[in-house]
Amino acid sequence: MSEIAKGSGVTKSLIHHHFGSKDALWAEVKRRRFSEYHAQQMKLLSPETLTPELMRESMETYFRFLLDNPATLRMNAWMQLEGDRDNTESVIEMRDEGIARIRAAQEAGLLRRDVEAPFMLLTFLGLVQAWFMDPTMAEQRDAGSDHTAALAYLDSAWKIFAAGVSVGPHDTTDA
Amino acid sequence: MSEIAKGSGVTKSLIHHHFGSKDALWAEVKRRRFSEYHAQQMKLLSPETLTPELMRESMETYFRFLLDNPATLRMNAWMQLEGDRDNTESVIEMRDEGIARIRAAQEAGLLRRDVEAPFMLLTFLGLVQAWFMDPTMAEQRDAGSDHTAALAYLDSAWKIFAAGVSVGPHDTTDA
DNA sequence: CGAAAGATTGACCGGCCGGTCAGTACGTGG
DNA sequence: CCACGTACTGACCGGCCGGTCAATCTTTCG
Repeated sequence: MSEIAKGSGVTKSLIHHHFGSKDALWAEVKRRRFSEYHAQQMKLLSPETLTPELMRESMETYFRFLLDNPATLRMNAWMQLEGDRDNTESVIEMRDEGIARIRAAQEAGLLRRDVEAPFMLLTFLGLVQAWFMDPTMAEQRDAGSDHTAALAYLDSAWKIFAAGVSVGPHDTTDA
Repeated sequence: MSEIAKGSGVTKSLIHHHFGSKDALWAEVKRRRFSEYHAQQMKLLSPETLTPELMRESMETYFRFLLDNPATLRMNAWMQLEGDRDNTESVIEMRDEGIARIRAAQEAGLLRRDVEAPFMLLTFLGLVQAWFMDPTMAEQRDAGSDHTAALAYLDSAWKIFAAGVSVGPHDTTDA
């Protein structure tokens, strides 16, 4: 608190006066950050037909958002560690939207049908987030704006995802 | 500290006497947990030839380890949030081992060559960890030992990964 | 202008928390 | 048995941290 106050050039008391309590301040920060995140995600999932090109674009948009908003990334990780249930509705809304889009693409024959849509969504998210979970990348991530390595990873992740979810001669029995 | 003491049935002073400080206790916890993790990972990467069956088995072993050791999972997430650099050497060792195995498989023609090995490792890890990052799964994850949904996810993730990294008619130029 | 409402401050408080310390119980070797 | 090292305890401390409060400065508006 004192630190935040000093950093903001105001007094602790003022912060308290304005927000009520530390928890309330924290909740407000979460609310704001999360609404950005939510908006960006829902924009990704605008109701166009999900073509491979759009999926690639979605992946890149999401990836770049995380690159550009490390604080949001941190906050989400933190909230999950703490078991924070605020914003749960928004999370579910985003999730359901993504699942619906994937299902539609499956029915249109654009994505393999032998993987359940919720799981496919998880793999999509996991592939993007994988970059940010690698501890060995932490330094170069935090430092500066050179995202060449990151974008090279994104390219690889997309290649694997695209090949992984395409309909094709999979030896698994289809649903 | 008081809580840990009460939980362990000893006094705060004894803990301090034994470990020196709170940080030292924490470091010890990290050391022990991490060594389990490290051992399990290195066992995964024993120097057998990396066949698809072995990769599937590796994925499942890793996945089950995370299922069975949620505390380790939490600790890793925490350490990354805090930027904790302890155990960095071990992380790098595990990473390099995995990369070497993937490279060998690429050279043996078992994995596509147009994705760099470090990135392929990240996708592998990301796909497994994706399950544990989904906030909507948190409740059922924490509760009880019913892992059927988890194993169903694993199956899906493997399908996508297997199809994604296999050599085949990819339209991308190969390296 | 002048009063009411709001912004902003500094001084202060009480509890928590990591840590210290003097002292006690206990086991073990001479 | 005794001396000594070691496990172990309870009481206490000092700083931090979230929070309160009375007082002052600023703005707004009748």
